[in-house]
Amino acid sequence: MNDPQAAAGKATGLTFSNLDPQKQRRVLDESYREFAERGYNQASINRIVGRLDIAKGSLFQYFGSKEGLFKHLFRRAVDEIKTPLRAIRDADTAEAFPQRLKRVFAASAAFAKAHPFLWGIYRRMLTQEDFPLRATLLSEVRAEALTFFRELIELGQQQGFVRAELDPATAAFIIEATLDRALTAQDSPVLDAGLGLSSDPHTRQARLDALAEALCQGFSIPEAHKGDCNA
Amino acid sequence: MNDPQAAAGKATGLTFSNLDPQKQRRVLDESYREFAERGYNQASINRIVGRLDIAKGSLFQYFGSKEGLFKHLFRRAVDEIKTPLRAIRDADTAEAFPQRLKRVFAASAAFAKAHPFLWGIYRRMLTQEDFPLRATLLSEVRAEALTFFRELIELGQQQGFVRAELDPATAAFIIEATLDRALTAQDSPVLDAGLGLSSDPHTRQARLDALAEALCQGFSIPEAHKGDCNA
DNA sequence: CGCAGAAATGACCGGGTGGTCATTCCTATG
DNA sequence: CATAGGAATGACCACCCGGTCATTTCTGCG
Repeated sequence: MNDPQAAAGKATGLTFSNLDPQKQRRVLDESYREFAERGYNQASINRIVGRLDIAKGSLFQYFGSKEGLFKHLFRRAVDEIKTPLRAIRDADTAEAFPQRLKRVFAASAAFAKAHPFLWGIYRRMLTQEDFPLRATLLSEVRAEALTFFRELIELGQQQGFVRAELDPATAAFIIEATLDRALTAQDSPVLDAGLGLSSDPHTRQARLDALAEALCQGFSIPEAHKGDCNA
Repeated sequence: MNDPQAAAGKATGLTFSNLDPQKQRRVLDESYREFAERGYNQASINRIVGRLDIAKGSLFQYFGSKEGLFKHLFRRAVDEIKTPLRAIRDADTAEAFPQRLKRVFAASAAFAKAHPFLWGIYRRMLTQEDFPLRATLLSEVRAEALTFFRELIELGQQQGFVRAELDPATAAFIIEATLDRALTAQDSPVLDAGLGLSSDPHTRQARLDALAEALCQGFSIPEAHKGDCNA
């Protein structure tokens, strides 16, 4: 009769997937938006069902709880996103360090612009401790990002572009911090502080390039590759 | 009779300042802590008065509203903090660029550790749009920080330590981003990602130095000052 | 048509929130 | 001691929250 195990978990497990796919999308999109705009705690189930014009009970029948909804949403998003992100990462592996760095910067910025809700949730997760799955997900994502940048630096060192005495982990940290800040600034004028990252796409692109260039020149072996960074 | 203007504003204006200074401190400290730990929206007046063991009505008599309390708190904190921060900034102006950069990194980290509540609120403000005064305060603070780093770079260029073709604004952005990330990581293991910034003070200090060094070497004129950065 | 099972509904619940205010308490002064 | 005025109180308010569930509506099949 009573099954305490089932309290937080599957609920029905089927209802939602039986729905008209178009309705599924609408529900997912609207919930997404709410979490991205308000964060986990400030997000309101009432507001979501209000905008969707469905009964509150339905949402709970689909996902069991607020946390269930969020987890479903996020797991799905992460899966959907993994492929394109890996594509960015693994593109042009053979390319020289400076070009690759710039490309990664540009692609990341484009990605953040293209998936504002996912990016919004990620950004909120970074500084708002109360998200479900925060620890798990964040350490996964960040570890992957830092590993990627570290490998990029190491490859640059093998190619002879990057100074050999530079600690890859330290450099990766700096790159990641700069990129993250730049992406954050591009949709938040307050953080931009006059650099121009949040203005029109043209200037934004230029500023982003300048950042990648400055980093690249900073890490480069000066005598060997003068001027290679602004190719 | 009715004065809509007075709704959000001064309330009594005097009650709180008439209080026993010791009680004033207790009230301020506890409120501080609540906002720092939970952010503005999640902070609870009920919890504050509960911990202080005073009546809820009293808090509202002192500050008029939750927003009033927060504003009072923050204005006061900013004032209290300005002096020591300027001191860090203006110390050893004559010192060479690498040493100055390291010193600023170390001092900032120490400051964040020494004022965890203020630092917590600032960090939350960066990514949680719903704080009162957010726009005003944030742009003020960030502008000041970026200006400081820009001037530091420019001075470094005059001293001949920093490459002349480096754009000061871009470099300042990178420095600020790195420093901010490092300070954030030092009390949040999830963000550290194996670098060691959130472990014991010794390693933390070493990692922080490594970051400053890497930045410094990146910006330096290579031939002229080899090795100057790890003085 | 009848009917079964899935899906949808929204009134309702307990609890927490920021905020109010009539009342009581405290203390300093005449 | 009486009293005036500031300080303290906590019951109370309207509102919103996440969550429940008995009931109704829909839909497809025999």
